Amino acid sequence: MPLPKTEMPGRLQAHFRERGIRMTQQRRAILQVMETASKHLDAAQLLRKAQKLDASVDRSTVYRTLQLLKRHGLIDELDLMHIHGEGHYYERKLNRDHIHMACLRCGKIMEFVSDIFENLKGQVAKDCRFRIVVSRLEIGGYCAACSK
Amino acid sequence: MPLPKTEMPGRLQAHFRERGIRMTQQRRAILQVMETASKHLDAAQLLRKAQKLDASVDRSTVYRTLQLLKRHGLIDELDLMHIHGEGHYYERKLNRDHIHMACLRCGKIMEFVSDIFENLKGQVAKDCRFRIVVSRLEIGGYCAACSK
DNA sequence: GATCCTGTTGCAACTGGTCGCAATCGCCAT
DNA sequence: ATGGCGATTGCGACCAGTTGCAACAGGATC
Repeated sequence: MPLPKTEMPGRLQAHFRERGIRMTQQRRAILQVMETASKHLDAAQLLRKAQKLDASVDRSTVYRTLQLLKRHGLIDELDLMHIHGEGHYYERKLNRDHIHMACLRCGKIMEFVSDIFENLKGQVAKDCRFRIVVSRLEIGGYCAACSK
Repeated sequence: MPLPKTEMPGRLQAHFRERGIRMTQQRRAILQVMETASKHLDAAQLLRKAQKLDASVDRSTVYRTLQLLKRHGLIDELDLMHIHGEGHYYERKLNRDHIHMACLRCGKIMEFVSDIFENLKGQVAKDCRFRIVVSRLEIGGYCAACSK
């Protein structure tokens, strides 16, 4: 009996195979890093980690693979309100969309899941007749500790 | 009897003066462009328009002024789901936050105001004890015309 | 296993955005 | 109106992300 697919390690690779996307050494390295990483990797970190698995991985391959993953809805892209400059961060898309909150003072990132968010998306889809593929809600402000 | 301040032309300049932020020739040019522009300017367009008013305006001054405006909550920064590359777009903050929807096929940008969005922010603020300064909800998908 | 075709890669050149520094300019006090 | 000081600017060098192109490698077919 197979494990549930949604959280199986190697899920990204499997996804590629199912959809007939060519698997290469470089992609294998990059996907492996994405799958085992804790959250919120930026592109430079991803490159460094992937190069440890396959030294030939190039910067542009990382970016191209990230775009591929984005297009297939397998990862989300965040900028965390640009607290740390212009860079972007990536995380595997999980079952449920979540909101990211970034504290403008201490830089802490928090996540939050809300039914109201789901309702809101439903309203947008219905009222605007818009078929939603990806959504991103980021909030900047002050966390409980910092707003004293 | 003065006009209501919130939508008076020159409002950004006035805001600077009130807060004691130094006003320079370059900033005057940039603010004037922001105030008279239609929405969703990117940094390069802003630079070109500002240079028509003051040829000495430099790229980095534009970026620094944008950061200043962001910090003071006078403009919002968007990336419109990166439909057109990495660039960012800026618009004056209006009275009411609005959602941006970007069609992944035709590139059209739509805006939407929702009470549910306000409720959602209220929930985040209350449940997470988070003091919200700025928020951004961007949705990518297919508009009514393109999803046929 | 060899061949072929197409998708993918590395590279180098480019655009978009940031930063440190010396020179300059607003603005306040006089 | 002048002087002085700190904030702001332009510049050049840098980091982040993209693109065009020639070489290369999956993987389907024989």
